[in-house]
Amino acid sequence: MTSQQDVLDTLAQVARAMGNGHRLALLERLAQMGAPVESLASKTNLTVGNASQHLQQLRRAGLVTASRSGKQMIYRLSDERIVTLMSLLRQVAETNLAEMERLVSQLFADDDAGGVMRAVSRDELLAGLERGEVVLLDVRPEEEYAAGHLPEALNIPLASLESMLDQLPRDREIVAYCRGPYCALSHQAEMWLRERGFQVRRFAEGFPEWKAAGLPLG
Amino acid sequence: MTSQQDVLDTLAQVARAMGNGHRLALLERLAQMGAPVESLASKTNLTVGNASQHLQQLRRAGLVTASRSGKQMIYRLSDERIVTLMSLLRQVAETNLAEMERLVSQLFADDDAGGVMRAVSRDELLAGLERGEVVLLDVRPEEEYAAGHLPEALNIPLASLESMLDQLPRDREIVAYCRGPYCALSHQAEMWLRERGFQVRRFAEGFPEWKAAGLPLG
DNA sequence: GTATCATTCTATTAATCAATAGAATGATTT
DNA sequence: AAATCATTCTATTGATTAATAGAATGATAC
Repeated sequence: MTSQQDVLDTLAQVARAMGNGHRLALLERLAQMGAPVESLASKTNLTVGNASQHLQQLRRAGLVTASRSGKQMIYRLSDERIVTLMSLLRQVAETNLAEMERLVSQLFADDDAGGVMRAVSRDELLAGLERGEVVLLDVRPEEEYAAGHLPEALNIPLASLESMLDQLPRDREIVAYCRGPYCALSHQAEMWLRERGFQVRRFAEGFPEWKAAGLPLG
Repeated sequence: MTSQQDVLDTLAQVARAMGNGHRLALLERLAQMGAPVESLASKTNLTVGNASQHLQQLRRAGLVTASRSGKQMIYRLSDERIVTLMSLLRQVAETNLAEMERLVSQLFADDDAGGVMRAVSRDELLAGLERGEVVLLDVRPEEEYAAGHLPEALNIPLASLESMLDQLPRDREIVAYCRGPYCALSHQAEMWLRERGFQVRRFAEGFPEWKAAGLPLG
């Protein structure tokens, strides 16, 4: 006989799979693009064995799928909605946990006191793009850009910014984005470019959230 | 120095708070209405001490708030979005976990082979209400109905159905709802009423989801 | 077939979590 | 101020989880 509690216990398994910082980091990486274990492990500072174990927990919870390609095992998010789930978790945490607010403000604290700009919301960005007032700058590694990016976005990984400055307009606002709300890349890009006189702000979210919202890519 | 990983670890705490079936049951109860510990404990088959501990974990995670009223401590969901978070968790689990699908179909299996009807989706319900084709039936206890309900819904708790049959129309479709997708009340009401010749289906969600979606109450 | 590489499996250990019983606290009633 | 009631705290137990190291597997390359 199945009770409502059995169902809740199963739901709890899924929540528990998300209840570990390393696994959330893996999910965030996977939200950029599918990847093999070793790549995920190095990007999240886990040993390969440990990453493999965590990935299998995510798999048992139905959050990721694995498929073999040669001798590599490629893991992928099993559902776009998992990105939305993480966004909502973030919103709830930011609203209701003082600790969270503290950490986030610290994460984007301007050590060198450059002018901190409020991040651009999705709606603002959509409006700016609509009116052609905004140039999008994707500061993630080429590989991730290649796997999907916002429409018309220019890809200049952070390390290449210096050599590519002439690609960027000085008469339009630049909106930099990266992997998501807690990814530091776009924040660094914003500060670096601002010091050099560009009008630049960062997008409050990232590529995965844009994609999960069903907004146009390319 | 704060790293992205610190933020993810904090997010993981919130997910972990949801990673226990009893705590999800508490959250589901709280989604109906705020309540004191003893009431929550009895409704979820927990000892008072144990329920109190679980509630405090939820509180540390920012998911519930507590306020004293006389000698009782009233717990409440700290955020409407928590209901949405649980809905999304449910959707992800139902889509990606075979085990989940099995449990849910079993939960609503018709032991007595009455015609099983597909549950009414939110959009269908909205359309039916719009056209005045549907009568809403809230089969939750009076207390929960009093704390909030769908617009124009009739409240007949399951136990009172028999004595209140004459209140229900035979010429219009009745849509029964209760606490949420896994709550058995509306399903039982559907079967019982169908056997007596009423046109009746159950709403696929429940009061908390309706409210969290910002739809009109009353 | 042997070597190599990526990944998974298997113990093991330490850390964290869940449930219980009983004592302690805080607010109310007598 | 004593008694009562709802809740929380504390200590204890057993169960689950996380990380590690090393062996085992499965697919390719030589």
